[in-house]
Amino acid sequence: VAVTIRDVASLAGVHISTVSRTFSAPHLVNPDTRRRVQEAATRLRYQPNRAARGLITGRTYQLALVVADIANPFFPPMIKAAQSEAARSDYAVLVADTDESPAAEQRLARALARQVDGVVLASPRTSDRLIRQLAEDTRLVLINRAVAGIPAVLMDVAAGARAATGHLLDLGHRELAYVAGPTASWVNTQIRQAVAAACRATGARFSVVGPNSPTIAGGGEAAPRLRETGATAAVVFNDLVALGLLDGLAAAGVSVPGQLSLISYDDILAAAYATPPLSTVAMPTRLAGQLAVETLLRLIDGTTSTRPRTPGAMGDSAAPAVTRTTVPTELILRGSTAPPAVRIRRAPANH
Amino acid sequence: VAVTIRDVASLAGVHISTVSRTFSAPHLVNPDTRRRVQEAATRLRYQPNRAARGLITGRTYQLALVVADIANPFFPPMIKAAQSEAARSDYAVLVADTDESPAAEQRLARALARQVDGVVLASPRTSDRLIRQLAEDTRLVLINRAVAGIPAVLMDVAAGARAATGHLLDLGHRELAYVAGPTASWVNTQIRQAVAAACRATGARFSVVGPNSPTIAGGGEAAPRLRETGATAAVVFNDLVALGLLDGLAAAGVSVPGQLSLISYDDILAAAYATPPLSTVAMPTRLAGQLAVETLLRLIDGTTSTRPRTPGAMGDSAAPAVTRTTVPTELILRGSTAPPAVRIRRAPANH
DNA sequence: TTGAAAGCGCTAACAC
DNA sequence: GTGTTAGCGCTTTCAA
Repeated sequence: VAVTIRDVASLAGVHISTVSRTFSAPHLVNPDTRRRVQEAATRLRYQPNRAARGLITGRTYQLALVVADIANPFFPPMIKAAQSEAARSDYAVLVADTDESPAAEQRLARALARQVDGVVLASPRTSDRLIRQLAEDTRLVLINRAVAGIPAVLMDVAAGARAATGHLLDLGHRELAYVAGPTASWVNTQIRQAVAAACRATGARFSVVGPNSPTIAGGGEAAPRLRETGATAAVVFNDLVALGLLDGLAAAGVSVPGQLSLISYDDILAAAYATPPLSTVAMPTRLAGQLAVETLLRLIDGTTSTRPRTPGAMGDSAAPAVTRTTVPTELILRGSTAPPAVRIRRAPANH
Repeated sequence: VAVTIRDVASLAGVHISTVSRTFSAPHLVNPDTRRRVQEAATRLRYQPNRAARGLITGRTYQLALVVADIANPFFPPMIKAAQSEAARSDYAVLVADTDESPAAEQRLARALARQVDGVVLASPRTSDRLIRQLAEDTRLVLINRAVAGIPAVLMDVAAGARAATGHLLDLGHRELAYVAGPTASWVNTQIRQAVAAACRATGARFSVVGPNSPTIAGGGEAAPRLRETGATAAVVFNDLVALGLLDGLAAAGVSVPGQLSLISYDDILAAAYATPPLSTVAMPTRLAGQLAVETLLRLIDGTTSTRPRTPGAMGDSAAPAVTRTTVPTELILRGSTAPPAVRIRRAPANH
């Protein structure tokens, strides 16, 4: 099964280095010879062993993509786009799932860092310090996390939050809440701050419910706590949480958007089919995945092999500009928002 | 950045082979020495280079998982489970997306085959011949495809189809249709045949609409053709198609389940939130992903390294039994099925 | 228990 | 334009 460069060489009647050249620098080999070699290679179904090649070139032609939860509908389009962009440059992508665990994230990223040419860390949950440390081990691009000195693709969630809050305010709401996601999430912080700022600017009341697990179950648990805030409208960390909220609220007899308006994030498929259909801030996950890989690939290309470059050779240039791209989000209005109803304040049931 | 076995060796004051042993066969090295080596390794943050190791052991500790469409909600749970099962054995997973293209599937699988220890082909769209050929290049496990001599994990979609059709028949339907998916899909054939057989056995009328793209758009296009069949109930290739059908039908003023009952496949999240909520055959994608990797890993372990084994050494044993596992599906009844209404047959609009 | 040496499959100077 | 040689980082006989 294992056909090597040597088999091809002997079949084609040339030296192995000629075979090697035929594949890695075809222009350096005589067209006739090249043809002969290629014929032999095809006949033998030869494909260069990438591990062997990588050992010497220092390139594995592999990328790693580390995400919090593959099964969360937020990620698959991103994974797909990343994979597709990588494939265009003949790169394969290793996908790792951290299960929302910071420890797993750190462990996986570290382990992967050594066996790939670069890693994309999507929505990381570890500390800036650990991320910076990781960046010393490998070429690193972040998605939805800003760390000084590290290239990143950021989604403009704050703009989304301003649009969402603005819409709610325009509708006449004066008591808002933010139903939060995981504390370690950059997106979570961005949304919370933007919503809080918008409320502060207009004198609306603002409260936070959470942190919550970024899942339907998390939303279910948040539902009673959201009601307790007395808010008439809420911005929600993501659609999954909003879906859980919808279930919990319906079970408690609270109508959406009649008594409570909701705007969440992500625009997953189910959001459009929920009852009511969820107004949501669509996230450019495809674009982000593509750009992250693009950035990473550029980083890899730009690096002078594995050898240390002679320091100061070109004079001390300024610190290289770190690519930080921000991609736009979009508020999609559906059926989960309406003007506030007359507020009904009930006494807590158990007191 | 690149710390090698040599760095560790010199720091620990031993030969590189001792360092190697410390990592790959610790019991062969003196506890004291081992400790010294480990200390040095930790201090240097040394991790063995897998590519180099693989070059000699013939193991990459990588698996490839080839799917038709990462963004199709059917696959992510499978990918997640596969990745998680692989991680338990310290394997990484390369995920490739074929975009439903048989050509891409073949190309990707072939390319990946050489750089990993084994590949899982999920819902393949290529011919048996090509798949068998691929199996000669690598260790291969199929999901939802039966090819003689190749290990596979199959979901019992036929049983699901019988349950679905039985339910529809019990409700009183006598004119059924199957809204098909891609022709090259094994699942598609299984469902079609099972539904057809059930109809034949009871004398119900049966027709097929399709093939269709396994997407919402595909369902939208199928909607008018489904109406033309005069069926009062349909089994649908997957939830995505059913969702598209729902849109198309609603636009045409056809009520579900009032005028038309629907049962689809997969049980994606959006199915539960659709209006009406879709009755569907849940697919054990997690389990399948896990089992496929388990099977593959066993296959890899069982192979006597890369060297050819001495033939007939143990006497000619019978051809090794090929693992074929079938995992159960489950019919989930929600709101998209009801007894048939009085049938309204309209004359075709354009004649 | 450890060291020495060969070599996995390939690329990259360098010579011819 | 092609062959020679060295060697990437590691494992694995084989001796000591």
